[in-house]
This record gives sequence, C-alpha cells and structure tokens, in this order.
Amino acid sequence: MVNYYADNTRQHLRVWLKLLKTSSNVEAVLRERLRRECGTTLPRFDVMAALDHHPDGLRMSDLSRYLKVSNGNTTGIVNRLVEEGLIERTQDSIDRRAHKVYLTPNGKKEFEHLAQLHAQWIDDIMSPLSAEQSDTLISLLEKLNKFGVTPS
Amino acid sequence: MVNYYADNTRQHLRVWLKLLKTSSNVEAVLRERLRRECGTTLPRFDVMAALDHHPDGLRMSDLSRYLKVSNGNTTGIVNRLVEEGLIERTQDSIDRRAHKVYLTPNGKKEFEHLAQLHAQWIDDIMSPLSAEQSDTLISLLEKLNKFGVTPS
DNA sequence: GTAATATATTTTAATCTTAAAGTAAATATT
DNA sequence: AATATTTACTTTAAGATTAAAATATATTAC
Repeated sequence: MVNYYADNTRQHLRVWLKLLKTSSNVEAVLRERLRRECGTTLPRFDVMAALDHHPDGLRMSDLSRYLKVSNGNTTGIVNRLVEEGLIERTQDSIDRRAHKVYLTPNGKKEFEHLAQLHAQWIDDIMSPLSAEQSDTLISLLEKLNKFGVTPS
Repeated sequence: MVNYYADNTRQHLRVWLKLLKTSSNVEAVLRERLRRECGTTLPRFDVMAALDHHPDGLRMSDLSRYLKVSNGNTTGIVNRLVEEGLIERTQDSIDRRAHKVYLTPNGKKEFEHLAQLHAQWIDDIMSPLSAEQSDTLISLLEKLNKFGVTPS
C-alpha cells in the first residue's frame, strides 16, 4: 500500500479506523448476545431503555429525538413492541396529534432483566481498562465531539 | 437517576456510551456528506474501497469477509454498483461457482475522488488530537480489541 | 463413478434505517 | 372565523442488514 497522504492525515485515518473497528466490535457483541441469549435486538433495547428512563412516558417525536433516529424508524420499532405487549401507546390528553408511549409492567420487568445482563457484558468488555485509562479514553473521545451533523 | 451499579461498572458504562456516541457521530457526518455532496452511501464506499485495495479482484465471499458483512448483503450492494457501471462481475475461470468483482476504470476514477474527500473530512474531524493524543487513543482502543463475536 | 458432503453464491423474509410524502390536528395570521 | 402554517405522527419507497433456505458447482468417500 502506497502512502498518498501526509503523515498527519495518515495517523488521523488510523485513529478513525481503530475507533470504528472497536465500536463496531463491541456493538456486534451486544447485538449478538441480545439476539442469541435474549431473542431481542439493539434498537428494541434502546427504545425500552429510553422509556425506562422516562417513567412518565415520552411522545413519539421526543423518543426519536432522544434516540437520534427518524420518526418513521421509531414508529416501526414501537409498533412491534406494542404488538408484544412490552410497551403501550396512549393518546395525549391535551394534544390529539400526539401519542405518549410507556413501558408496560411486563415491559419494565423484561427490560430490567435485559439491562442487568447488558451492564455485565459491558463491564466485562471494558475490564482491560484501569480507572485512569477509562478517564483518559473518555477525555480523548470528548475532544472529538465538537463535530456533528448540521441539522437540516 | 439512581446508581444501581458498582462505581467500576458505572465508569465502564460511561466509557462505552462515549465511545458509541463519538463513533456514531463521526459516522453520521461521513454518511451525510457522502449522501449530500457525492450522492452515494457508506456501504457503497466501503465496497469500492475494498476493491480499490485489491486490484486483482475479490471473490464475493472474500469481499464479505473483508467487510465483515453477510454474503447476502454484499450481493445487494454489488448488484447496485454493477448496474451503475462502477464495478464488474466476472466468472472465476477455475471455479464456476465463484465470481470475482473489480472496480471498472470509471469506478476507480469515481472512488479516487471520493477517497480524497473522505480523507479530508476525517483529517478535519480528528484535528483536535495532537500526534501524541492520537497514539494514546489508538493504544487505549487496542486494549478493547480482544473481544469479538465468536464465529458461529 | 456414484453418493455424500462441502463451498460459493443468491434468494427470501424479516427488521432496521432514512428521506420524502401524506394525514390530521393545533396554532398563527388576517 | 377562515385561511395558512406549523407540528406530531404515519406511510411509503428504497437501501442496508441478517439468518436461513435454496441453488449450483466442487470435492471427498466409498
């Protein structure tokens, strides 16, 4: 492989590739375990986690914004979770356009089980890092968070 | 928010959330720019990059393995790129089950343009990191790479 | 050489994802 | 109050993604 770029740029590309690889790897482990061991998926887990953090319920658009996914996407995932009785859609009493969604008692129970496993898996995966290394990693990653997608 | 976990675990969760957020952010910027400024997508870019790195062509299954995506997924993306004349499928002369895929001259020209922009974007995004910080970040991320999805 | 097995790829069915278009209700303008 | 605009949400069309089934060809065992 020939080096077409300045050393600077090459190193930046290496950082990005490593960051992507690490993050994808961890994500793949989580997806795989959720699927194999729990019969669910990461997007479903994310929706349930969001609702668990908001016991008073969330509007669809707030849920989408919170998860940073499109409204249509949220609609689909919520539909499937509703069908399975894990979450519940209710008309907003004030604004008839809006719907609030909640975890059902069953959904909450189910989520708490998933969340415990999820935390364990992550704790395991991150265990090669000392406390100090964890802090360093977080602060280095924070330097990269000024960039974002400019909202259209 | 109550803290249900050991400090240790909490910090590990924070590391993962930050890692995921940063990686997703960067990826979103790249996707958005590829779409808006170049009318293409990240998976297409990834396929073209893989083929650019293998000028002698790749079999479908090698391409899938290299990109770490399923065979069926690769089939779809390759189909679309073939339709647009950016890559070419050829029968393997020895094994009639296999197909090798290559960038067409047009595809190569197109990719080189994309790759240059892509490198610039990443160089920009990573510019808050000094050379030393880049090295530190890489070596911290490498500590997490022992984990992987156990191949079924 | 035939049968069984393995490999390379595609197809299918399901979920996830987005952008854009559509629908319905609330708010602002006049 | 009627009209226009904005807001909340769903639907649609297309691509991306996977696992599992299907197809076609190679290889191995006998």
